[in-house]
Amino acid sequence: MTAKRSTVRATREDVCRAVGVSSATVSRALNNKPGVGAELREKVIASARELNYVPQAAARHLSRAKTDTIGVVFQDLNAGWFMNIFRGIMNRCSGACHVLNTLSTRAGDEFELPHRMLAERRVDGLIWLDQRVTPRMVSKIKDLGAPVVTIQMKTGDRQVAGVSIENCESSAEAVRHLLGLGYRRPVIVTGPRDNSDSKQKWLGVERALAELNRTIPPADVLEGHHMGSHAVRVFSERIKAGPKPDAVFAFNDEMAIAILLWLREHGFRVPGDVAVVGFDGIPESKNMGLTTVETPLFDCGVIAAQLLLEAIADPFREGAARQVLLKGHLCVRETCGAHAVKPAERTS
Amino acid sequence: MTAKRSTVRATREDVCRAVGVSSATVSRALNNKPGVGAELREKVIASARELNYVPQAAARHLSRAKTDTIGVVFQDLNAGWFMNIFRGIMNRCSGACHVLNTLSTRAGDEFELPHRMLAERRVDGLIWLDQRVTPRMVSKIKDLGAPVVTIQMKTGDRQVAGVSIENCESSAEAVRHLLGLGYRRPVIVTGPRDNSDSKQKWLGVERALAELNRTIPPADVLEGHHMGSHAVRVFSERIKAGPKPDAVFAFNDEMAIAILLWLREHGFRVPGDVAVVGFDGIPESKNMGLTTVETPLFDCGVIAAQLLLEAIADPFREGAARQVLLKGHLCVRETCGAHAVKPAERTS
DNA sequence: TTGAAAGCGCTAACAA
DNA sequence: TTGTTAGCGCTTTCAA
Repeated sequence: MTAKRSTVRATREDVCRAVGVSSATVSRALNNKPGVGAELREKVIASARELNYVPQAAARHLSRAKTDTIGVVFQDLNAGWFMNIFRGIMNRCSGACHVLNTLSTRAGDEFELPHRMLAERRVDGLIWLDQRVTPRMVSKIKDLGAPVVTIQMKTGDRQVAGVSIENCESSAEAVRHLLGLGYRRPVIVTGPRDNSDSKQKWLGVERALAELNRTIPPADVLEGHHMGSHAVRVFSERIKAGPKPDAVFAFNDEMAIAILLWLREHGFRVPGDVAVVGFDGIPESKNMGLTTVETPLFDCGVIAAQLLLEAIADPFREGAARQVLLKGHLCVRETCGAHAVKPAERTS
Repeated sequence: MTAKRSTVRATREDVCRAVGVSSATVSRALNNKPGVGAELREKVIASARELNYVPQAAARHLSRAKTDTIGVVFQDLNAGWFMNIFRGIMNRCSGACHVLNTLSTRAGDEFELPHRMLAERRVDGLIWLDQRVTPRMVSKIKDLGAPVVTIQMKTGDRQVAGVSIENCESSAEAVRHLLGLGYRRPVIVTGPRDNSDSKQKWLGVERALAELNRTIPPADVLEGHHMGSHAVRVFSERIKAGPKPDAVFAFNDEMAIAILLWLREHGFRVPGDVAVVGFDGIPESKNMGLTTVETPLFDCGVIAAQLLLEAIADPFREGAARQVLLKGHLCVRETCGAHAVKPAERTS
């Protein structure tokens, strides 16, 4: 009744023989292309199943000049940040395409790896996430002719699609919140001076200050490196040097949490003595009760994948190089003191 | 002097013409194969560079029957667990091969996706991470003839390479520590009853109890689902129902942290009233000061990739299907009370 | 509706 | 050392 079920892979030739048709017909049947009789198609599909035949990807790629694969280039495998974007990407791609993943941590790789992926035609397009990238790199990659979607990257190139988290207004919101709660002497821990995200966040700080007619002394603006350990160093120095601040706004959660832990370790109550607000909304922020600006990283990934798939499907479509900006929103938790009992009511 | 730098991709034909050699020579030169004069090789390489020529992956795959790509199949994108293994894998693969990533969250995918990856010959081998997998699936995948390395998976098949975290002794160590600190009434929050990791951890619990001639009443053994929310539910019910425990050992950090937060929220001091110990060593555990069994997930990824690359390089090598077991180690932090000041010395 | 045959771009065996 | 050529396994015209 049933033909022998081979555990080894059958070749396409086997299917042709079994059904008594040509390779072209098998191709048409298996790829759901028109030009095959309905019953014949059924027979081919059944036979392929039976014989355990699966077409080889490499041969299809070569012939179709398409890989059904997108590349994802990450600068870094930082748990909080990366994971959520990645989840978004995988979520959108699942069932739609494969995902070839690459890490461009080392200097030099930031250009080399995405370039090779595309030049070797391993992928039909790229999601590119790297802060170190220059307009010149972007332009060279663009010349490869494959669609690219950047994430959180200032390419300065309106022809390259990009999705980013909005920094300025989100940051302003955090500052408004802090000042609105009555804090008088907030310290700001920024990112690196030349980091564009950080610059935008600072613009937001200035905007909020201007609205409320306030200023911050330069000594209360500390340059961080987006890393907890460094943030603690500059912050603790500031504490020792100057008048006690009553709040901190750090430009990312990693720094905020490190400072939060340092404060508690050194006998400061948070938010009682010093309020802390972060930026990003990494998973840890929830456990720590950190008030922070939650950024829609998952959506970021979904949308990037969506834009890329659209561009691959039709490179000339309207708005193939769209720029998407996603707003963060303030997530009020414990460390800003908005929910806190008043000092007098505290159990010492 | 310099030939015109084309921004568009050149074909191999261009290189052949430019240097005045055949396609075979270009192939040999570019792939570092013997049989080309040194200066000619230089000229080919220079010309390829100049013309911006990059060989196409698909054609190489087809011709060599090799993809220089490994597949990684994950059941889920859980931040703590997954990330570290993934980092280990990427770390080892960087420069050695590409990584095709797939998520097999949906039921049915756990077999379908790895099977397709291999059957379509998209990858030369697979790192497979999925708890739902059955011996039958393993055997069918094995029949595809490509090397597979499983992570934390009980295949029951000594012919399939695997790397796992040792659960039993690591778990025993945690219990010994807790009992050694003098806790009298520990509650155990296990994983799902049919989960093999959980079973092994339980064996460790029993081992430690036996050594110390102790027992735990059945009511103090709670079945968790490895999820924080569920763990909190069963634990809080246990608190209301029975005599107050003085310690909790949860079979993963997610549950431990959820319980820890719940305890503090409900006025229990940790470790003053109830000590908490977890298992895994996810990043959050550090911030929470959670005493836990740290598992070498990063190494797990590195070793899995290493085993796979070896097996791909030489499928018949000695020990191509090696089983590697990595021991966890107890990381003592605050929540177990080992470092705690005595109750009398506490500031209320 | 079906088949024959020409590529897709590369590698490797065989000749020179 | 170098070139010629036959595949690798698929898709896709073009004919029948």
